[in-house]
Amino acid sequence: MKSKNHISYHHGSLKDALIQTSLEMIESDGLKNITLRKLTKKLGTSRSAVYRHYDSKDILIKAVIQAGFEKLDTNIKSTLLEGDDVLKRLYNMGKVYISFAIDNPNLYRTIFGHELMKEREESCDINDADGDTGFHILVAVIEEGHEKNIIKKEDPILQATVIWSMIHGISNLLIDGHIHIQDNIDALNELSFKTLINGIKN
Amino acid sequence: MKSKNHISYHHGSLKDALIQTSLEMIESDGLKNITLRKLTKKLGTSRSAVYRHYDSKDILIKAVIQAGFEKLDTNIKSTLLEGDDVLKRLYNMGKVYISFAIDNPNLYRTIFGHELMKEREESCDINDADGDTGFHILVAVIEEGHEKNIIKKEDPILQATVIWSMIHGISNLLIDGHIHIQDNIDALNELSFKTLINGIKN
DNA sequence: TTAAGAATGTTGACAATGTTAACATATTTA
DNA sequence: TAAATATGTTAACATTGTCAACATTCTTAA
Repeated sequence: MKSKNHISYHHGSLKDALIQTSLEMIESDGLKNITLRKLTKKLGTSRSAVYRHYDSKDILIKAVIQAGFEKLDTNIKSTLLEGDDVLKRLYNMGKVYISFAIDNPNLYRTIFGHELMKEREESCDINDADGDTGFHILVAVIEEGHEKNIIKKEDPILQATVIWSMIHGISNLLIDGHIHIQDNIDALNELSFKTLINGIKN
Repeated sequence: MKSKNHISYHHGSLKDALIQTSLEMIESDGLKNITLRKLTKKLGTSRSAVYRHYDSKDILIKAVIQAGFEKLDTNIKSTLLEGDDVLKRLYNMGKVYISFAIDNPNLYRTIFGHELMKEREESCDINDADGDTGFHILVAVIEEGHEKNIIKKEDPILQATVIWSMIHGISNLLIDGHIHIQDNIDALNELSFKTLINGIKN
């Protein structure tokens, strides 16, 4: 027998739509408030349809987190590649990174804080020699600073890790409310950058 | 009628035991795997007994997180107060802090990453002028460095925030597996400290 | 001391949730 | 076009947090 509405029996792009809608729901309500029923209701399908594309809710969430990482990574990369001045590019990257966290606190908290991501082996991994993640480009920018004699010649991966740690730490503390003097974000940006630069520049 | 076992009808210190056992369960299995039934089974009480002490599971978890913070804070404080050399104390604090995160990754992730803690107003808060949290003592140590002309005279709270951010960032990246060259932890400690110190010392 | 009341613990029930099995419909392929 | 595959639906289930009604122990005031 024909369905009452066979046109929409198949969603068409449910796999992607689940990711996108999950991203939106995480940002507006937090990960804890995502249920398969709420999620699929927004997409006009039934709860179980999810299982045609992801083996479990956890695996869906992993994919959502991966998409969140790529969103952040895209921002970082374009900033790191924009302009000539090495130090300026590092400074801008830090600002963009922290802004991303401030603008998407729930998403940021989820992609970095989720228990499922404990043994994440993918991008941003120091062990991978090649690749074009934001972290790899950060390392490349530092190496450019080495060649131009702007940055102290030490292990660029360690230097990148130090920079990333500072920026990541600030982002976390800000969105978790441990620092909540919004007025002083600029001052914090300046001092942290100055500290990093004093530490690494020639 | 008498209970079959009236000696243990009342647990005696269930309120505290719930916190302690939750801390252990978080560290061994992660927050996601704590259920009231599993938790209370370990303590020999029924699920609902929890509600005599905490209004909801969320509120219990908040108390557990608070206890986790205090555990970390205790470590930090004692390290910051040990010895004379200001820079050495800062260095040791960083090492102890990062070690805590490495030794208690699930706990660390939970206390800092939980959605419930978004608008945390308690300790470690920059806005509180007085108090004796680890953060306050960190500020005091920096001020000591100012007086002794060891550390650049800038806003000590901002300086403390920069230091904390770096250490917190390293801790997070380490336990989340974004940095997993265990061999290089020492090198990372050294470089991050050198960077911080070059940035702030006179 | 003892009776009342407070504190603490138990049991049974409920709605919400993730998951699966059995079935239905659409799309692709041979 | 028929078979195979992909995608979606419905019904049912176990688990979970929560609450109401009841039981036991502890505390306190007379």
